[in-house]
Amino acid sequence: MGASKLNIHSKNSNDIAIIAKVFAHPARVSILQYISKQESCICNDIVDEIGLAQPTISQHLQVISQAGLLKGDFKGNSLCYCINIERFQEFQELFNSFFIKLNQSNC
Amino acid sequence: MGASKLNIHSKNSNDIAIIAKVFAHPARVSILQYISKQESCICNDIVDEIGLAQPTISQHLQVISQAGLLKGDFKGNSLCYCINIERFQEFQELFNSFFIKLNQSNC
DNA sequence: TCGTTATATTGCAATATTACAATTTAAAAC
DNA sequence: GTTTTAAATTGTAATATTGCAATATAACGA
Repeated sequence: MGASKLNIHSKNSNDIAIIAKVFAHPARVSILQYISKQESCICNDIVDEIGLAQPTISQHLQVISQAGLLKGDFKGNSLCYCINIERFQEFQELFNSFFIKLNQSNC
Repeated sequence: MGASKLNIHSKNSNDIAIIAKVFAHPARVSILQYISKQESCICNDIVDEIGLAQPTISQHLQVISQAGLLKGDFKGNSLCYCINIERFQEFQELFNSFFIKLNQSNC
């Protein structure tokens, strides 16, 4: 009973699910799109842009960050968040191979 | 206060999040991978394959189905679930355009 | 040093998701 | 018609997620 019976699934399925979870909230999608548009940006800009409270944005940024998708200078009172392109491309490849497999379906 | 402040986000962000949610649970990833391997399959096979109870699988199938990703003959006591390739390719395209945009990030 | 500014952390409430037992539905087989 | 079989629905418990107010931290500038 209850949630999260994740250990019964394959590593591949878990990997894909973990990636998908990052994109599974519109705030995080918007945050990623916004960061990718800027050369550098500070969290306060994001708060204005997205329309959620600062702690909420910070929480979403943590989820994105823990997935390894952010890099930059995390010190100072004006942080530069950037997308970790290498990690992001890993995501993209894993997802694409998943997509390719599913496209072979014939019914 | 509380959850789901989804209306403040752009349609594009919401669309991507809705798609990602389908893939955001390893059971659903496994179910999709399993279905794509078969020409036709019945839910009971899926239950054996994934290792979750029948109502849980049924619930996950509903999530996948509501996203428009399933088609097939839903009548009879031996259902044929197949992946709706057209819808799936829509998903893929939306996701890829999202990926492409993010890849333009320079830091 | 003291205030200012930017972000993180904590605590908590509201809501959503995941899971399954029990039950129901519905078609096929007899 | 009755039994069997496959899947959906219902009800409920456990857990996860989302959101924010309040507070803490930490760097910078005066």
